[in-house]
Amino acid sequence: MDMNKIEKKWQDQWAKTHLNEFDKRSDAPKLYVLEMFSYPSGAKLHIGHWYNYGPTDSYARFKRMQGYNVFQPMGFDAFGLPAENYAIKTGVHPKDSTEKNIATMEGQLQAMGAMFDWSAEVKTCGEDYYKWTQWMFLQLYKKGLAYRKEAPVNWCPSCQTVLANEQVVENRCERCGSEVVRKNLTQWFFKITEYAEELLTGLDKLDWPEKTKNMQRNWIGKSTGCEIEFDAESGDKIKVFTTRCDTVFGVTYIVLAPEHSLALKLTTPEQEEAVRAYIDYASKANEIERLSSTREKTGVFTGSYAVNPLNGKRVPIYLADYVLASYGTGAVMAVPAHDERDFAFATKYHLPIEKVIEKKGGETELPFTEDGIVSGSVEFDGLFGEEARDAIAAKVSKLGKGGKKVNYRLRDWLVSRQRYWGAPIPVIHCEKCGAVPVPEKDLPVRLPYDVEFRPDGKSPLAKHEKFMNTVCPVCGGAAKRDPDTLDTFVCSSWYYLRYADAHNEKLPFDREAVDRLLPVDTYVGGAEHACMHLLYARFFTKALRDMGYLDFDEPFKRLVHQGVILGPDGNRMSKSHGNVVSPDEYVKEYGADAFRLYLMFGFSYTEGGPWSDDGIKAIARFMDRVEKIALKVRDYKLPRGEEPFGQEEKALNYARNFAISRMNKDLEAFSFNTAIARLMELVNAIYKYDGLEKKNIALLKDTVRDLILLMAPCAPHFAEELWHLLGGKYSVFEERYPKEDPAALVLDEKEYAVQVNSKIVCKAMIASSAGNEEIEARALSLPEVQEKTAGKTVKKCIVVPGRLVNLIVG
RNA sequence: GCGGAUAUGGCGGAAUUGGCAGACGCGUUGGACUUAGAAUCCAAUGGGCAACCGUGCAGGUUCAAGUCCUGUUAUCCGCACCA
Repeated sequence: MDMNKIEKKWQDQWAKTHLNEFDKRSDAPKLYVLEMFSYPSGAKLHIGHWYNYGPTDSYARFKRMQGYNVFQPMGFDAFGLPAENYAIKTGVHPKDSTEKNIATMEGQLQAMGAMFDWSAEVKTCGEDYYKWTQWMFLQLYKKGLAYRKEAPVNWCPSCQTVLANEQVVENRCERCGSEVVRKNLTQWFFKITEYAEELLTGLDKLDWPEKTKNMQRNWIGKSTGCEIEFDAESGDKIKVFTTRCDTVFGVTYIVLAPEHSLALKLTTPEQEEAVRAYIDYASKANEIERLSSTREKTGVFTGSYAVNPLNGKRVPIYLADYVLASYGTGAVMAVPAHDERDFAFATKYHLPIEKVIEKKGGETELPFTEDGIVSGSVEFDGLFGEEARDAIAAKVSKLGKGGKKVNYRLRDWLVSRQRYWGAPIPVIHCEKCGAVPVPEKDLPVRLPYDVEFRPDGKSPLAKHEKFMNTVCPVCGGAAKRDPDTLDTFVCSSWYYLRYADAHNEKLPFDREAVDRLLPVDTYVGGAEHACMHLLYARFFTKALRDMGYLDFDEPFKRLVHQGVILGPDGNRMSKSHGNVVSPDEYVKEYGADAFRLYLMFGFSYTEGGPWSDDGIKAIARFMDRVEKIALKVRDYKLPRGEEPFGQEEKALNYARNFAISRMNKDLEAFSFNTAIARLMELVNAIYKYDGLEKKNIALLKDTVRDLILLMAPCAPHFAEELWHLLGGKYSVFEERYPKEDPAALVLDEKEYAVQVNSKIVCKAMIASSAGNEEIEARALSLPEVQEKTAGKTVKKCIVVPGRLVNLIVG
C-alpha cells in the first residue's frame, strides 16, 4: 500500500463527510476526550506531540466505535515568551511567527490522521479568544478574586526589567549577566488561596494519577497550627504562626522576615545601621537561593524585645531570612530546643536553648523535634503531643492572644507580566478614580501590532502612546491603560470551556453548550503541568461555578499523563544535546499509521523512554501481513454446504474473542503496547489457521473482519482502506467495536501446571468441568507425579481452578 | 533533607493482582527460497553439559512471592528553611 497516498485520501474524505466532528444532533452519550493543546513555538510537530496525540486519538476513536458521541478538539496556546524572545533575536514579529507556526502545525496535525474536530478550533492569541480571557479577568475582579498588591519580583538593574524565574540563572540575568535583585512592584493577583481547601478536598474524588494528586496536595500544603500574639515593648503586636504551640514555654527569641512591616519600626537607633545592611543583603538573595536548606543561617538583632504571653518572659526580636515573609504571618517564635532551624540559629548567635519537651521513655537529645511530654510549662506539664497543643491553644484563645489557625503553602497567583505577547490586562489607571476595570462592552482591549518589543527598560506596551493613553470610563478624564499582559496560564485555564462553543460572539460560552459537553471525561497531557495549569484550571472552574456560569466542580474527571520520549542517548531531547529525533522522516517512509502504531507498541505509555527505531520495521511488516491475509481471505469463495467446526476452529475463535476482550480492556486502560501485542497474536493465529488444508471460510472471513475493526482505532487510514477493499460500507468508524462472545472463551479443557511440593513437575490438560477431587486424582495419576510421590502420602492438595494444582507430600 | 516512582533476558517491554516469570516484538542462530543479496517464510532462543539457578541487594511471611512485610542500594521525578 502506498500509505502516504491512502492517508491523504481518507483524511480528505473524513473532512468532507465531517466524520471527525462532534455530532450535535446525536443522542448517544457524549465523551469529551481532550489532549493538552499545543504551544506553537517550533514550526514542526515533534515526537512528543505525536506521542501525546496519536495514542490518545486511538482511544477517542475506540470510544467512538463503542458508541460514544466523542468530542476531541484541538487548538493552540499561542501567546507566550518564546515567540517574543524569538522576535527579539530575529526581528520577526511574534504575531507573524506564531501564525506561520500555527499554519504549519495545523497541516501536520491533520496529516497525523487524528479525528480532531477542527470546527471547534481555538487560538488563544486571536481577538475572539483573548477578548473573553479579559472578560474572565473582569469577572474575577468583580467577584473580588482579582486584586492588586505590591510583590517582590526578580529585577535586572541593567536591563531595567522584570525577569521570570526561569530567566534567572544562578542569581544572574540570563541575558546580560548582571546580578538580579528582588524588587517590589505592584502586580495583579488572582486569589486562588480562597479555594485552597476545596482544591485540596476535591482531589479525593478525581480519577487522576495518585502522584499528581499528591503533588497538588503538597503544593497546597495545608497545615494546622496556632497563631499567637507577642507584645513588643514598643507597643506593637507581633503575630506568629506555629504548628508546635506545645513548645511555647521554650521560646527564647522571636524572628521576623526581613521584609516584615514592623522590621524597621522595631529597630533601635543603635541597631539601625546593621539592620538596614541586613535587609539590603537579604533582598539580593533570590528566592531559590533563600529557600535552600543547606544555606547557613544569617540574621540580625533589632534591639527590641517582646513578651511571651504564656509565661511573661522577655525575649529578643531578630530579623533572619530563614523566615519567609510570604508564609503564615512572616514571623515565628523560635524554640531552639525543638526545631532544627532555630537550633542552628541559636547556636550560631549564642542564644539560650530551653528544653520543654521530653522524649517518651528515652534520653532527650537536642534538638528534639518529635512529639513528647511537656515539661517546664506549669499546668501543661505531663501532657503529650496533640493533647498538649489543644490545651495550650485553648489557653491562648482564652487570653485573647490568638488561637487555632490553618495555613496553606499555596500563594495567590501573580498574573501580571511585563511582556508584549499576551492578553492586555483590561484595566485603566486614572489619577482620580484609581484602577478602573474596562467596561465589558469595550472588550477586547486590543494588543497593538506596531510595538517596540525589544527590551529597553519598560513594559513594551508602556511605550506605545496610542495604546496607553485613553479616558477613564468613570470620570471621563485622561487616563492610562495597564501596560502589563496576563500570564499565559490564564489563557489555558479556560480553553476547554471555549471549545464547547468556540465561535460564540456574545459570550465566552453558552451555558447549555457547556453543560452538554463538560466536564472533560479524559484529559491527556504531560506531568509537568501538575501544579500549574491543572491547578489553575481547577480554580477557574470553581470560581466560574460560584459566579453561576457553570454547574460542575471539577474540569477534568480522568487524567492520564503520557511518558516522555527521550533522545536515543537517554537524555531529554534538546538542540543542545543534539539528540533530537524528528518524526517527519519516519512518517514519510512508513506512513502516519505505522509511526503511530510504533509509538503505541514500543513504549509503556505512561513511562515513555529513550527513542529507538528498532521495532519500526516490525510494525511495517505486521501491517503488511495484515494486508496480505485480508486480501487473500477476501478472495476465498464461501462454500455452499456446512463448514467444519472442530478443535482448530474453536482455537481460532478463541484467539479472536480473546483478542477482542483484551483490546477492549487495554485500550480503555491506555495500555497500548499490550493492545498491539494482542493484535499481533490474532494475526499469527489467523495465519496459522489459514495454513490448514480444510478450513471454515465463513469463520475465517468473520475473524478478518473483526481484526480490521479491532485495528481501526490504532491504524485508522490503513483500516479504513482495508475495510473499503473488503467491500465494507464507509466508514469503518461508523461500525461498532467488536464485543467478545463469552461462550467462545470457555474452553473444554485447560492446561494445568502440576506441582509437587510447590515445584513444577509437568503440565496436564484437565477438563474445565472437573471438580477439585477429580483434578487431584488426575494429577496423582500422571507418571511424572507418581515418580515424585512414590512411597509418600499426600498431606494437602491446593487447586487454583484453571491454572494450577499443587500436591504437598511428605 | 522530605515525599513519590522505578529496578524483570543482549534490547523495548508483558505477567488475570499471591498461582506455570519472560506475552508481543527487536536482535541473534540455524534452515527454506534465491546466481547472489534484499524481502519473505519455517524453527530455536533467560542462564547452565547437568542436577539446578534465575525478577537490583539482604532477610522474612506463605503450600506458593516479580507481586506482600522489614531493611538496603541505585536511578529518575517532585518539593525544598512552610515554623
